[in-house]
Amino acid sequence: MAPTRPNRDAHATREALLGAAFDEMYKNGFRAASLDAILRATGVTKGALYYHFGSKQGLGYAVVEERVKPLVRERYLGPFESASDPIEGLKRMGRRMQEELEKTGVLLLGCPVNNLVTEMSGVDEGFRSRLADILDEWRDTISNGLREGIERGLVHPEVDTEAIATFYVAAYQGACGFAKNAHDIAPFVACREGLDDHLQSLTARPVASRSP
Amino acid sequence: MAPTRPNRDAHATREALLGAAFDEMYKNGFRAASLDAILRATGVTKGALYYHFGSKQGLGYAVVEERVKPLVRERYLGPFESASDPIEGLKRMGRRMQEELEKTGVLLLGCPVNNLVTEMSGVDEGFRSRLADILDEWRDTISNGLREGIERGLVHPEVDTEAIATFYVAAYQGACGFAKNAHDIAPFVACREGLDDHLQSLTARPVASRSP
DNA sequence: GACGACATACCAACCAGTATGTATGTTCTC
DNA sequence: GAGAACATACATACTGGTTGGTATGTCGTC
Repeated sequence: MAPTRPNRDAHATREALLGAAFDEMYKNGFRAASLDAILRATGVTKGALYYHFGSKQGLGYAVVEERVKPLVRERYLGPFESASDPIEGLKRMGRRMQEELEKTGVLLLGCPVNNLVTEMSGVDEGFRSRLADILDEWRDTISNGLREGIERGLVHPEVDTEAIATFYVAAYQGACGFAKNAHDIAPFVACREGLDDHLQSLTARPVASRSP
Repeated sequence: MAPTRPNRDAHATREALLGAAFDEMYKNGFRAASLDAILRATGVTKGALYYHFGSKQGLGYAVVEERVKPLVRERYLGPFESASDPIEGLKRMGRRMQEELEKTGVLLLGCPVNNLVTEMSGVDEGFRSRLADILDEWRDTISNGLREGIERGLVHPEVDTEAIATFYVAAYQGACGFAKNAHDIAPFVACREGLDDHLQSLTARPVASRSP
């Protein structure tokens, strides 16, 4: 009940609020997220919250920028980029996502990005643009990786890298949603395997060549 | 302001409430849906609403069962089943979905099923099971169509029909979400074309045969 | 006169937001 | 180096509005 944190560390207060707000928004979405719940979780008072973020919307935007975006970068874009070959990188990305979903509780909550996109991007332009940033970066990272793969002779030169990248991001988002609803990771695994299978058609050595 | 409907047609009252509730839930999600807004839209009073549905949750469940489920059946499952060949049926399903997204306003709102799945299936078992019904039926319809296609020599016999069906449903849901966020149908089209391309690998005449 | 189908009025809980107060830290002045 | 002046970082108490839900009353039909 009594706050154990030092009450005068502005940075720590801000970070604590961001953390609790992320949790609350992840569980309940933004609109159903309760500021009082966030304050209860942190032991911070309303005055401090409004001092740091100005409004609930401001807090939401900050969560997207400072928590969700780095999360995607570190968890998915990093591993993809550090792979030796983009096709291996995409497979690794899928496995990484599966690992995440296998953690207890995560399956029920789904993908934070997908959740916020679904809830907010139709009704709040600030959320939409910030989430679009994340999805665009995700897509561009894959697309650039594939283009580099073409240059290095690892990926078939006729591959439309941007279309494939869009396709992969969308498919994984959808797969998360499906698994979330099923309360079962099996649908995700089925999708991931389908995608991994599909990846073979992107390799430089064409299994079947289309007419030129 | 004054209700123009006849006030004594129970069935009509119920249907009007379901319609307005669907619209409100489609726009704002279930939790942010306001009963007062639904009442305002219909000219019905709170007493009538609670007489017919008992609770907001009851109204929500009824919307899923009596509006969302039939919508999916009529809009997507019907056309798929009436196609001469499951691969053609899947292509038609994708085009049908694209037509829908091209209607003004729909792109911003996204897919009603995906919206509710994302919002509710983690926090309300009643919603989850009802939405799972819809997604399962969707998947099974495609899976059965593919299996029949195998029997009729239209689809490659080694195709894992259920996995492919899951993959397709998930990918389309994800594509909707992506396009919704982008405020642009292009990502959906990219995904749809990727999926149509992928469909060629399911045909009975194998372009490349795997090792037996 | 009984029952189905509402209508009206009201309630407690919760919501985001704000006005105001206060303790702490820094900076400037002499 | 002491003390005033000021800004930072909160804390507390409150507000107006909205929420889902309910208790009770009433009208029309069989």
